[in-house]
Amino acid sequence: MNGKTLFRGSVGVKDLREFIVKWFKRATIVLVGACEIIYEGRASSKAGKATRLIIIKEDGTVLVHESRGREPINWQPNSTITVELVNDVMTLKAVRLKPKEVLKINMSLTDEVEALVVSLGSGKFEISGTEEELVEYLARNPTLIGEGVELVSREVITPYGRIDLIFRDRLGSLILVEVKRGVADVDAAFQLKRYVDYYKSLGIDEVVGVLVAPEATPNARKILSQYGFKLKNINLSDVR
Amino acid sequence: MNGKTLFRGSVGVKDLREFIVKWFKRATIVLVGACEIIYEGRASSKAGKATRLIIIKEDGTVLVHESRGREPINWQPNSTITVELVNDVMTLKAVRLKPKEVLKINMSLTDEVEALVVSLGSGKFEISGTEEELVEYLARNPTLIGEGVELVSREVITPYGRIDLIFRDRLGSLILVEVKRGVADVDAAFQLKRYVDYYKSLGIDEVVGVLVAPEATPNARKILSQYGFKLKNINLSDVR
DNA sequence: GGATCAATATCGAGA
DNA sequence: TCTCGATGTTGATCC
Repeated sequence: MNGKTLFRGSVGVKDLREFIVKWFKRATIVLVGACEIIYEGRASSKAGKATRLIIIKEDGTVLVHESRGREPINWQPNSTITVELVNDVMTLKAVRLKPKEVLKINMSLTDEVEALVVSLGSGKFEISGTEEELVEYLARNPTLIGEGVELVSREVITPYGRIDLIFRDRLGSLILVEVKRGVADVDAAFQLKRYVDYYKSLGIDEVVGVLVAPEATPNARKILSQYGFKLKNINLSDVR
Repeated sequence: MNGKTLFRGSVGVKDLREFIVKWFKRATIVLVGACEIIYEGRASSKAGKATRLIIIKEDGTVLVHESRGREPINWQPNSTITVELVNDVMTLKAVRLKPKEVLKINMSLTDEVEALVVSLGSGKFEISGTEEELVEYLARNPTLIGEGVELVSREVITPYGRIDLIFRDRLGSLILVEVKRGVADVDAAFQLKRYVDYYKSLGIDEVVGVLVAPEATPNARKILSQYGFKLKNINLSDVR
């Protein structure tokens, strides 16, 4: 934890090139000003002139926010940044090579921007309630899947995808388990089907499919019962 | 397009409650200061004390950023915000009801924060190069799928998922098309399989599966050939 | 309001 | 590097 304000104030766009060069990679630059934005890459977009919030992080991440929503209207993660002047317009160019993408932010030389340069810290961050946790819990408590059930393996990679958990029941049948931390949808049900199909294609017929999730959508339940798979309603709050 | 700076400066945390109440929903509030963050909802997280960038948008969106990465470490879209004082700690509480989630940002009363209050504008925004565009293009140019092919329908909803496009070839067979604007993976290949299976389950056997994408992963290609599906390499740049 | 799916998704883990 | 799947995914659309 540290953090310090390195600059706070208004900057003329004509001085912005030098300003950005000075602070880029040394701190997080926050700008507020009128700009026009052009993006070309996997897709392309054009944002007409308006006042927006621009964040340039130390790792080259650029975010452009408007007044609403969690998502930036434009962005560029982990980019190389250059600033150039062409015909009375300052252009901040953020380039990424993989995928090849270019984000251009244009500002008029006659305008001003509000600028804030700060050194941001980084604290300890702990998260709980992920799918991984639920998988871990099931691995340690196989009886949640069924009586006399034993863990065989975890995160098994196949050409059909990665199987979260594999157990074996008392009769020797394999139990393939797909885990979802939220509502399971048709996609989750078919993911399970894929894995069961794969094992059957290997000539292993004694295979059972189980979907573990707090709940499932109607279509997902339909598909599960259609293929003879079981839904185990297990919630993350049961774990915690 | 408008935009104006309404406040710029340092604010003592003891005055921050009044400050936030004053500006919230009237403008976008940008804060930089030491904070500890607690989140409880679908999952839960705790971020230790560090200097972070906090954005409070007019619609109640709260974003907390550190010095790296496109993603905020914590957030709350579209929330109700309250500010309270407990034991020399100011807590900004952002609550969302669906799903039920609470984000708490704690700050010490003895600290100061850098604050910037701005009115952000909103400009015209146009984007091109989406999957929808590619679907549209194929619908208008069925010969890209094959000679003598005719469009039957678009975005067909089934219990197995939504089929992007359905064509009919000269022999009367249905052609089910799944479209991906980027690299198609195993999931895309199996999505197609689902749709074909569904039509066969309806007793319609003359069904062909086609995946349209600029490229596909090796496993995806393997699955496609295994089920006798075709990959049509079509790129969005061909469209534009 | 629920279900389904795209996204410039981003991000991280594993081979 | 590529592939694959999770995400507190968010956001939009369609029923």
